Amino acid sequence: MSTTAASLRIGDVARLVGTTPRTIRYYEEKGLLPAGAGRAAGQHRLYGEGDVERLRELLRMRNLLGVPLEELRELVAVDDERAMLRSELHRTDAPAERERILHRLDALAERQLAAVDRRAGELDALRDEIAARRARIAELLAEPER
Amino acid sequence: MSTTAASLRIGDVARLVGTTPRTIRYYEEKGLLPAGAGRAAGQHRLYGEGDVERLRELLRMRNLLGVPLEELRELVAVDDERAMLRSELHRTDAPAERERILHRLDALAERQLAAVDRRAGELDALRDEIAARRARIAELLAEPER
DNA sequence: CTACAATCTGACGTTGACGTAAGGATTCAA
DNA sequence: TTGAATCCTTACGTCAACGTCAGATTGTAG
Repeated sequence: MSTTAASLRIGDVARLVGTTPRTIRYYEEKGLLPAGAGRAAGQHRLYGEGDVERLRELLRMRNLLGVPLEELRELVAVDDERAMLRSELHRTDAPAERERILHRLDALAERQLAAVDRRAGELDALRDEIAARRARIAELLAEPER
Repeated sequence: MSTTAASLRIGDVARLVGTTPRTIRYYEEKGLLPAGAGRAAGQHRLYGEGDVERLRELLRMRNLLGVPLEELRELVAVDDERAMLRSELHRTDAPAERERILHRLDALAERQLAAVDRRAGELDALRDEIAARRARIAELLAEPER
């Protein structure tokens, strides 16, 4: 049922996303990555393209938002619910049901957007302040007189 | 020579900026805040409005950029040089000197801008992605057919 | 002057996010 | 089947960024 075969090992994945095996195991331990359900203790972990994407998103958000992993987990929990709802959406044709799901999806996206948007706005403000300073300096350089 | 009298104590400052005395001492220890030059060991620290502003900027950048304090120190070192150059700028009328200083100021601002700008751009991209998802959901909600 | 809150300087404790090392098991190519 | 490379689990180590505690000291309202 997976889109891509799970044929990558932890070291490969680590190289692909630019991190270390230890970090991947740690994220699994903390519930940020699925625990690879059908895998007996001692066996090697196997990953697919989807897992790689997931991990990329995690690292990206960690870098951009700088939030603790705990908080990060909640954000991706939103993603998980999104995936669930989307597959649910594909299995139904009932219009009322579809609308209900879509509204829920929208609410989730809105929540995530709010978290990111606020940060982005603040950063933009900071950037603008610095840019304004540069502009003033450029002005002073342009007119050598008082 | 200070714009405002240094009459605030560490607890007051902490409340003003929303942090703790311990953090303020820690930042001083790490060279992010001046060590209050004329103060014998054991005496209470005293702060002015300028110090409060400085600390606010520090916390703001820490939150927005999520960089380690070490890196943060370099960023504010830029601010310090900026302050120095500005006062230098006020003390001279020699056009060549003024131009030299202004160019240096511009270089500093550019460096700071680069650091912030990249982050801001990435965050904007993330925000746009989420916003696009919302837009698609809205579309689906609008047209009940298909 | 006194009482009391706030601050001081060490120094040790804590938490998150991994790094590192040990001893053994798994994979896979040859 | 036999290595060599990689991986497994367990457990201790580390580093930044503070928290917390103790005992002494300082600032200030009454």
